[in-house]
Amino acid sequence: MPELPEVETINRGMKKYLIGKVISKVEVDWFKSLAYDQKFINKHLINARIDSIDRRGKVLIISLSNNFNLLFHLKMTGQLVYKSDKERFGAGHPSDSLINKLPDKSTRIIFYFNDNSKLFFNDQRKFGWAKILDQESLKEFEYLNKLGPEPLDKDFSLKIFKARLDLRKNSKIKSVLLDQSIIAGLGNIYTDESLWMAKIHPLEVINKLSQSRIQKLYESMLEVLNLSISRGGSSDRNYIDIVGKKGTYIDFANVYKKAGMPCKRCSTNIIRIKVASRGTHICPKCQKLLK
DNA sequence: CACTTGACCTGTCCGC
DNA sequence: TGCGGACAGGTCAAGT
Repeated sequence: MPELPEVETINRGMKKYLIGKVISKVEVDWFKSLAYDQKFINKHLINARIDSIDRRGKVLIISLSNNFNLLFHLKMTGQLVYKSDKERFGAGHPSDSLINKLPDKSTRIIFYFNDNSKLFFNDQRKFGWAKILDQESLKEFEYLNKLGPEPLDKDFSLKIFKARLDLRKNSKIKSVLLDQSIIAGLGNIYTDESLWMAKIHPLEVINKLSQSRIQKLYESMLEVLNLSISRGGSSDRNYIDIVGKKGTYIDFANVYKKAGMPCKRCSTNIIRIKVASRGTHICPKCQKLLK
């Protein structure tokens, strides 16, 4: 599931609800989601307080008072949902059916806090993971070390964007945008949306793109990511935020999952093709391969 | 080096 | 209704 805007939405929600909480118990229902023995988990998580929370690419990093860190990658179907015993959502609340039914059959880990609130890690497809890393292992953590820059950082200029793309100038643009080591955080939805907005075919080789096309892509990418964050992300299937709410960006999508619908610019029907073995949505008229 | 495929998993949807 | 296949927001390893 989650790409940058969804993970960022969860990051903000977790900051709001979880800072200062002390973990009192951890239950793991699927070993691979938190692949440590229970003794290790208890030793490093129980009585630890949540000091700060951050996002890097699609990963969430929770810093604990004991100098350990709890990391999450939600992959396709991961959810992190907070449930407080005090603030029950009443009937009719959009979150009601989701939250009050937890834990459910996709719950893989439950974190209990000392005020009786809980954090559920749900993951239908079991691809996601959580990790417990001390400061040293965090610094050496391959996944994070390989990540490219954050596209929404203030320092992430057009110049840097061009330099990142130049690292793979003989490759096709969509594969490169999906490569987390080039730029961190884009996934299938936001690459398709950004490329449509910039009128670039996903199979275009980077070398062939003009400077102005690349600038347009840079601006489109930032616009799409910022809009999505402001809408709480995309709930195409099962993405929900920390309190169980869906994101509404998908209502603004121009191509993603829009095959057969008219392009908003030229009315040509959007089509679905395969790129890097991912379903890819384009307007065949607006996004033509360059000669 | 660039690119594809299969693996990791569960669930839903569509056509027959 | 049942069954098989395609497909799903991500990443990694292995093969061409």
